[in-house]
Amino acid sequence: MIAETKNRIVEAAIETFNSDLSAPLQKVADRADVTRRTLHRYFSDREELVAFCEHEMEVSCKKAMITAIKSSSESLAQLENMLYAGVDCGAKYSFFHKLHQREGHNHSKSNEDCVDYDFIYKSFNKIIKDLQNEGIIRKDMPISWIQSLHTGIISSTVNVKDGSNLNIEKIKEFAWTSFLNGIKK
Amino acid sequence: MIAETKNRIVEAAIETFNSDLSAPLQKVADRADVTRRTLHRYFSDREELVAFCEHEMEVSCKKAMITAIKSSSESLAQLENMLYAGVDCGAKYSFFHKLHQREGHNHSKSNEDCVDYDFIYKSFNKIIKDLQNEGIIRKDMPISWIQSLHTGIISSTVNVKDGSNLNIEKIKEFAWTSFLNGIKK
DNA sequence: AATAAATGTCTCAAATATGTGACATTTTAT
DNA sequence: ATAAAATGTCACATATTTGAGACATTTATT
Repeated sequence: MIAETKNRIVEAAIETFNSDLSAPLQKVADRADVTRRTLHRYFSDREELVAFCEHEMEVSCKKAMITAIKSSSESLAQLENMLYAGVDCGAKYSFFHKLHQREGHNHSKSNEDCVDYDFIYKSFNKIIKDLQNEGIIRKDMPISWIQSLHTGIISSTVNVKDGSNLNIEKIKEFAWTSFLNGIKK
Repeated sequence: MIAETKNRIVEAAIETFNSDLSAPLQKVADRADVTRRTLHRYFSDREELVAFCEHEMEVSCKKAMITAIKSSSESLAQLENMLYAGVDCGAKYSFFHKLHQREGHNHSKSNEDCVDYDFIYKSFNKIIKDLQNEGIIRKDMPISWIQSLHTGIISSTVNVKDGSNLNIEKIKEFAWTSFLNGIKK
């Protein structure tokens, strides 16, 4: 199927570029189990592929995060679901973050993708502040640390998921337990 | 100074390759503030540079970790110092891990570097098991998760260190607090 | 100041990566 | 079973990266 193949290429590209941005397209093609020629039928050049990946990540992560936020009116449940959403997005989520924090990135209000990023970022901050005010989360930890811990635990979880035979749902529980205990009062 | 330049190239290479293994050598040279020609005077080709980086990471991380382990006879203090050691090693530590876990890597007892990696890995496992038996750390979390959380928190800490104005010693304390509370009973 | 050591500049050949045309083979849909 | 769509194979031109020689310039040492 055409959409299926395109999707596989994009997934392979995100996983590959996440740890190796300059990787030759042959590596992406191999990972997607297609020929380099086929890859070029979907994306005329590297730039187009990267751009599509970025957009795909934005859309996908934004959707998952917003679903997580709207899943409940309880801050704690929202936070938990945001963690799971990050894990489910896998490599997309770390690459998504990298792109918005890398040196060359010009973060601006006018860039539509940055608006989404800001929305998620601000929602996260609000949730943390609320939980701090409710006396659930420690007030001595800066939000920047909690934010960083959140993404760090997400990538840990994704790594374990890919490299061990543990049950994914169990790992997610451990991740949430470790994260919450790591920041709660 | 010659040793100084070589060192700068290696540090630049580690930082660059950590997030972009296939990055052109020009990027490494730029980051090290030397010409590509100079880089090639120290390392005849890419392979040699990567090999030297690997060795440098092994030596450096191994040294820091062993110092941490020998810093105390208390398991808890050892664990704490291993976390700080990882943070101090920075990009070296994450790259060090990546190299030993990547697909192509043929991990063998005969490879001297792998022996060191195994030593650290086994020491870490022993510390965790001891703390579990002492009733300090939860027994329901698999060591693979704890191991992964450890490296995840180290990279979170390195990220915050590079991207915020928070005091590094304070961040390290938060990291240790979050890590310990995340796994303790 | 003279010398040696280190680095930079410019150049170039070889290797690798990129993008595409032409056509064969396989897969999918009718 | 056939036509259409998708993918693979091979070939090729172009672009980029790589590694090194020759010599100029800068930096350190005495």
